[in-house]
Amino acid sequence: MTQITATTKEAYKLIHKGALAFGRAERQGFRIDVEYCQKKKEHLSRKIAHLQKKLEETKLIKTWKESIKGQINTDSNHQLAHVLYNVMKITPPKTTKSGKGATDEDALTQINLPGIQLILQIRKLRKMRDTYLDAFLREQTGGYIHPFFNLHTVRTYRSSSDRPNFQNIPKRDKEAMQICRRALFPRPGHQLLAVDFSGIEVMIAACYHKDPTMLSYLEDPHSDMHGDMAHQIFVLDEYDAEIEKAGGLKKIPEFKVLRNATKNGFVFPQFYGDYYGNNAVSLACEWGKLSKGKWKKGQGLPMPDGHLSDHLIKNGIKSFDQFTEHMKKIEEDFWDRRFAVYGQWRKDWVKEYQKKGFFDMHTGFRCKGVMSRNEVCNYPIQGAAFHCLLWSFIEVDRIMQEEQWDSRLIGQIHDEMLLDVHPDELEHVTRTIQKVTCQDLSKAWPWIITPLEITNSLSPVDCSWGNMEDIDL
DNA sequence: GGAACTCGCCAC
DNA sequence: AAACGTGGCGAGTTCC
Repeated sequence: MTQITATTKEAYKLIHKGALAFGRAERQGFRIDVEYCQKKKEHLSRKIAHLQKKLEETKLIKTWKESIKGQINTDSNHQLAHVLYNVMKITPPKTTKSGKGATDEDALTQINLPGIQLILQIRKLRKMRDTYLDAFLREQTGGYIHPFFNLHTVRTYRSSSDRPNFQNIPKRDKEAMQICRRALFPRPGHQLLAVDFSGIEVMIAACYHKDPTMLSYLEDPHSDMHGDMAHQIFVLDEYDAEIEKAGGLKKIPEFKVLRNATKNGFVFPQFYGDYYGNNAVSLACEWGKLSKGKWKKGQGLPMPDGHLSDHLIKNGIKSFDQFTEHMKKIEEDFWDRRFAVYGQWRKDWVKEYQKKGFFDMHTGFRCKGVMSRNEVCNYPIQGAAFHCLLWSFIEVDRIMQEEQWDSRLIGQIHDEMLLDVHPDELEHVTRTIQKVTCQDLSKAWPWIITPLEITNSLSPVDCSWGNMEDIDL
């Protein structure tokens, strides 16, 4: 097991002060609409029962009943895998870690039998009801939940949260987000304010490797790393005039999708230690909507003048295998040329760890024990990035008490802090946090050589966490 | 009857 | 040579 220790007095203090600041947020709690949770739970239960009834009428369930002794359970993935892969003899689209046929969303979508969609819909609704609304009701007392924030559980010296977990409430799926976050409110007459660091892990990584190309990307607000990578991966040279005219890749909807795919299917996975093989599947199949075989014309995502397959074929990439080869070259170029200093840092950092048996974070924590290459490269970044939030949280908490704010810190999600603010204090609170996060922190920790930026989002007075809107200050 | 496991899925 | 980092948690299942 990896052991982590504070090697500096400052690191030791950070944890102690952090525990106290989190304790105050825990005691404060997050106001919850109990009646809404109960009503929504019943509503979801009715919906689930309805879908269950429809599921009962499918051929899949008929086969299921014939092949299972005793009571069938449509919530059992074990039984589902048996029916699909043993009885119906379908080839599993993918396997689980332990080598059995997978029944996750990705696998089931590829099978796409009548009834499969119903199972997936039921899963989503059950997740909302059982993992979130149920937990809120179970944990609430006096109309408030008091999520815990732990500083002693995570290998990288991040935090975790439980009872209930405040750090995994739905956000990306808009329907699930609304249903779950609609349960949580500021105190009467107050607003919710969320402040998060923009790209903090990339910023902190650069404080270790100091790659000049990366530093200029981070310092120049007009540069666009993901856009440049999308341009290279999808060979967009022929559109240069068009992109120039639009004022950037992001301004053309078709290319914005490719940029997003690049960011989430190549750049970030590469930073975490992924390789071109997985990237190729993610980019071509999941994002690009292309097949794993030879490509035909008119397939995949739309382009300004046709489809993705047309464009790639024209540029000599005619199949998934050729795209994989292409991605191999992109990866080499990424680490050996574009970010050569970053690439060398990773090699040196691992070598140094192998020699010493430990490494130190910028924030004064030492990690020792047996770790993989990816762990050795990721931990110091993930840990120190969270410590930026922790330091800021402690400082905001201190000022909040000293100035006797009515506003309160109520939680934190790794790179974001959440406050329940009085409207009259909003401007002062946001200014204070801006100063703490973007100025004071960098002064306190001179190893931070990248600009730190935050974004704010706000709910209207008396509106729920499902109503956050970005604000400029 | 509870501990420990697998699987799936939510967040950063 | 290998191949995505960190968590919590619910349900089902298996082990003791």
